[in-house]
Amino acid sequence: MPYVPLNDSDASLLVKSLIDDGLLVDESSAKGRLLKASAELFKSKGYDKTTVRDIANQVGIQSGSIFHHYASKQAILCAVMEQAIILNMARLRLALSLNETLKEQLHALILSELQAIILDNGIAMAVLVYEWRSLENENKQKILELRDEYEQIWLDILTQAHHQQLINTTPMVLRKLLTGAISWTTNWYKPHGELSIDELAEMTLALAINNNLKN
Amino acid sequence: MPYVPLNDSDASLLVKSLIDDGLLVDESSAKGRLLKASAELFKSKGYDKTTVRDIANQVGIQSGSIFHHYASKQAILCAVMEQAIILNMARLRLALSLNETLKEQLHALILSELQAIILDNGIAMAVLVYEWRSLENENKQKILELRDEYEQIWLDILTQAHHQQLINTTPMVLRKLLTGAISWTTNWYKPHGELSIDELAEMTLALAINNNLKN
DNA sequence: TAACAAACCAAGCACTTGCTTAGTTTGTTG
DNA sequence: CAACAAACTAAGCAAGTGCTTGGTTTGTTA
Repeated sequence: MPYVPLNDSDASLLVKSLIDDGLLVDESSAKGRLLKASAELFKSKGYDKTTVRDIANQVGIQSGSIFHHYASKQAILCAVMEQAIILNMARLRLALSLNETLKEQLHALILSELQAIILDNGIAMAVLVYEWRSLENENKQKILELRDEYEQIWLDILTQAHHQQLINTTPMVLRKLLTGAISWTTNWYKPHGELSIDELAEMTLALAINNNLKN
Repeated sequence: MPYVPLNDSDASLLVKSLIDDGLLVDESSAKGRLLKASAELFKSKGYDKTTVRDIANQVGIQSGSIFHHYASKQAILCAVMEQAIILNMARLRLALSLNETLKEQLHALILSELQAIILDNGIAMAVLVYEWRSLENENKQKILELRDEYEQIWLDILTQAHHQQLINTTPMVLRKLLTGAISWTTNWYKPHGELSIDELAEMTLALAINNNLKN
């Protein structure tokens, strides 16, 4: 059974249902445009170097107007991260549901997370990973709960894979190593180069699985 | 032939010779204390959130006194990164020279880099990795030359390993994935927990090498 | 079209930032 | 001990920061 990817129409429907449920902010709304501009700036310049004037400029409003939508710059960061997890957690679960064997499910996790951090819709994911320390304590707690839920999806699959001897490494350690490897791609991978995201996902999968055995 | 580690006395001698050659700043000098304090703050708070007053406080001097030693806060960041590369490049080369087979040499690279980013002497290494975008263009160019030299050490070994089919992945891609996996450890690994750095290095090595073959 | 709320503007306040400057202390060397 | 340089202090400036405030515009609904 070959790996079943997540297609665009599935993904688009998923986003719509999340918006309808009030879990995700519509990108075309005022808040949505603000969040998108903020995420882009946070990723390219970093949270600290991004000023509320930068954000306002990008959106095309005055800096003071931002605080009509969010109480503080910190609240924007928090919202960006929350949106990133909610969207990508749903994507992960959908991708998992399309595949049956553990190897394919692991493949799905790796590819989904690569896409999340590399592609356009995933700028926010890079912010989540690399601006963690800019989160103030109270917000950190809140996002941590979502993040734990996200990590549990990974750990479930990896634990099963470990029992089946599909992987040799302790699930927790392998997850940490993969987190680093995957999130770092945001610093070097260029989407329109020689290496496709699919190929990169396969290479990463090959590292993770125990190729002593025939799987 | 088992893997030969780098012992403390070798490492200590290496540092002394680098200081004598004027390549490394002595930690006990005024400049050295300033660099160490800066590196620690840059790592824990980030470059942007670290003020010159923070640094001065840590060292025990007035904020203005800093500029007797370095022309700007940016120059301190640059010096921290330069020192990190110079020290760890020398450590890498020494560790390589102690081992003969490719597998052991790859082991040496992975362990050295893990130590560099986890242990005390390597706080600066974490700064190098995670504060890259805080470097201004001119400095970035300067550090990039050293960094390329450092990366070449890795690529040489990985290319040979690829020819010997010790590894299956393209050397460049494998290096990027390992960079991410190794540098990310700074965010989760606790030196005095259950997992030793040596074990972590072996697990990472196991992922990298092609275990279809007997090596 | 009246009433209202969401979205936004224009101006600026209080504070922090990196860095400067003029002068003092400390340590070293002929 | 005289001479000098390295290391440091004390005070503060100019620019930039997040955020506030009082008011205006825009869009929607009864």
